[in-house]
Order: sequence, then structure tokens, then C-alpha cells
Amino acid sequence: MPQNDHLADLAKALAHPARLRILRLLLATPGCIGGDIVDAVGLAQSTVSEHLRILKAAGIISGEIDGPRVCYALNPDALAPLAEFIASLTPPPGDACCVPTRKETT
Amino acid sequence: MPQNDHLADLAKALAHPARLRILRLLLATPGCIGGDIVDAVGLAQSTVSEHLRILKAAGIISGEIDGPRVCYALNPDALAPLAEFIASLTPPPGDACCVPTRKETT
DNA sequence: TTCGTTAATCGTCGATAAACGATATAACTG
DNA sequence: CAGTTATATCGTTTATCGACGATTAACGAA
Repeated sequence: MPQNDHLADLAKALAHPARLRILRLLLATPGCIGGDIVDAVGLAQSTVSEHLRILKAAGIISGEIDGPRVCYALNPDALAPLAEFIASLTPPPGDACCVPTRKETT
Repeated sequence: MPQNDHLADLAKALAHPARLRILRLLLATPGCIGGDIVDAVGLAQSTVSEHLRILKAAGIISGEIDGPRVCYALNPDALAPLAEFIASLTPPPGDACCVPTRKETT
């Protein structure tokens, strides 16, 4: 079942705090973002570049060359299969769309 | 941000095809399931046991001793944080219904 | 063209993960 | 108690990951 392989690849791309931080950063940054990522995550430039490469290889982000920089952007559709899988494991309680989220401030 | 660490741990637990297969198997199996998992995934018993240990450590499954066997069961709530994170990256298409704005903490 | 900036790639290292066989543990059976 | 079955753990080997510094490539500006 190659689908599992793909899902595992997606999960693997998320399986690192630095990459999650990068994704949050991209989410919080409306426009283009370049080397600021390096500052924000506090790792070496080459390390950040590697994380970006991994995210890009998984299709989770896309990089567009913009002059001397590269403009990264989220590509959230890529994660849809993983989201579906997780949802499929989740019990169907009363998951009507709008459930008043009680208990969230854990 | 320790939350990223936790999310990364969850994703890491999912980042292997054999573990995804195990989760699917648990999902498809209503009652208790024991060593049949070994047959289904086609790996050595010790390897499967290790995968089960990892899933259990992540809280994604739980194992209850049932006589000579161990009864494994999904524990889908454990994945909720990861599902939320992925959802937060997903563009809000027409989600008029559930505004999942989890109030920007931090 | 030369220089400075930005990002990607290379080479290397230690750490972690994955897989296996062998062995140990626990519980039921007789 | 001895034997069988079902899991877990141990120890080892191999592969992959994560991080870094150094180098290279691409681009804009002077």
C-alpha cells in the first residue's frame, strides 16, 4: 500500500520541532519571507536550508525565486491526506461541524 | 516552545509505513487484537513489538493485558493536537461554520 | 567586471532509528 | 511442575537524520 508510504513521508516532514516552527513562521508571515527564517529558528543557515528542502520535497511548502531571495509559502493542500488519515482514526463522536469546544485550555 | 516538541513526537510516531499499517489494522479490527498484527505487517515479532511500543509511548494506542495476550486499542484523542495544527495550516476555504480560532496563545 | 548578499549544496560527524535473532518474562494448559 | 503460547526486552548491525562549517551558485549593485 503505497499510500502509507506517502503519509509516512508527510508525517516525517512534520516530525521535527524546527520544521514545525518554520511552518508556524510561514503561517504568521503574510508575504514573502527569506533569510529571516534563519534568525527566527536559531540554527545555522545550512541547517535551515536543509529543513526547507525537506519541507519542499514533501510538497508542504513551495519556494519561488524572487530576485536574490527565495520566497517561501505554505502549500497546505499537501497535508490534506494526512489530515484525512488522522480524522479517519478519530472516533465519530458528535462531530457535527460546530462543536462548542469545551476544554481546550489544557 | 514545547508544544512543537510534542507535535513533532506525534508526527514522528506516524512517520513510518509499518506503524500506519498497524493503526489501520487496529481501526479495522473491532475487538481485541494480538499477534495477528505480526502476521499482517510481515515483519519480525520483535520489530512489530517495537513499533507498538513507539505508538504506545506517543499515546496513540493503549495496550491492555488480557490473559496471555495484549489487547491494543486506538486512542485517537492523542492525535487531536496534531490534527489541530494541520488544520491551522489549512486555508480557511468556506469554513463559515467552525471558526476554529484557537485564540492566539503566546 | 567585481563585490556583497542570499540561498543551496557538499562533506563530515555524532546521534538516532529500524530491523533482526536470541533471550527473557508472563499466563494459561495439562 | 513442565510445556506452550504471546509479548517484551536485549544486543547488534545497518541506515537515516540532524547539525555544522565550508564552499558554490545566482543575483543585484557599484
